[in-house]
Amino acid sequence: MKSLSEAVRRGELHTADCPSRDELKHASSLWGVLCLLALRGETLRFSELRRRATGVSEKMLAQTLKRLEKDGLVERVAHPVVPPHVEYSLTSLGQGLTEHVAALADWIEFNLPEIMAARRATGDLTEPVQ
Amino acid sequence: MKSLSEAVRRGELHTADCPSRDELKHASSLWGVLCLLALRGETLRFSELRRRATGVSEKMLAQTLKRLEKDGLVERVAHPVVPPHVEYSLTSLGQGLTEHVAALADWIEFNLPEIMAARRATGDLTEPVQ
DNA sequence: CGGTATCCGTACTGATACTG
DNA sequence: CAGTATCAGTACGGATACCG
Repeated sequence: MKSLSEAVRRGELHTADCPSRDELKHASSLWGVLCLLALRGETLRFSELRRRATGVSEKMLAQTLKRLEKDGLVERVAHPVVPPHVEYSLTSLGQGLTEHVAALADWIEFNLPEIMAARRATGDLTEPVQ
Repeated sequence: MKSLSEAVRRGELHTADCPSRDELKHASSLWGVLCLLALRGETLRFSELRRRATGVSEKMLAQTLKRLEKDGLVERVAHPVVPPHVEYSLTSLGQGLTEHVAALADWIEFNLPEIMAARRATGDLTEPVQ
């Protein structure tokens, strides 16, 4: 099987038979990434998750969790008690993905000084951030 | 310094002193990822890149490349010839990032069957993929 | 507590036209 | 060829309010 990067090279990422791209888009959404990282190694409730992925709105969090659950990356367990209690955790599939996401996130964190330096050197002369 | 995943766990990702998140957002934009993957191991011209990251509009591609260049991940070399000739390639910094992105992309590709199976089992009763 | 429904602004997209 | 500029349509994200 060819790799995704191979597929990119051949321009095969738009066809309907390549759902990798959808999944790539899902996995690379900011909130998706933040949820995965937050759930790494622990089980969290909705509100805890909301605190972890600071800045997420309830709507986006709910939507993101739904998609992650739908993709089999996150498991949702609702306890039918009077104050609702719902717990989210990574499935084994989600754990596998999260390892890669965490590696990427940590790379960014580690190399941030260099990135910031580059940004200062090349960029904002021409244009403000955007 | 602590890792990004650690930071997520402590809910420290919204403060101004944590630009990792911006960078994470950049790096995880679909077009950004596709550009990085396309440039992996080779130098491409604008139009080639456009063909690779199929579906991107000229506007978005230009915008994405600018950001990647500004962050020091992609190098832009313009040859001042009559039919303009511009080449894009990864910087060493960009190569480092792209390795991780590619690892993640390939993981997705490899595990896609399982993801699709999960999606069918849990999800699309409520909503079409979109 | 754990969401859903609604509104609204921004960002993205696609098409087209223009420049060097 | 490699963009930039502009416009109109759409989708996405955020804030608020409300429900079980």
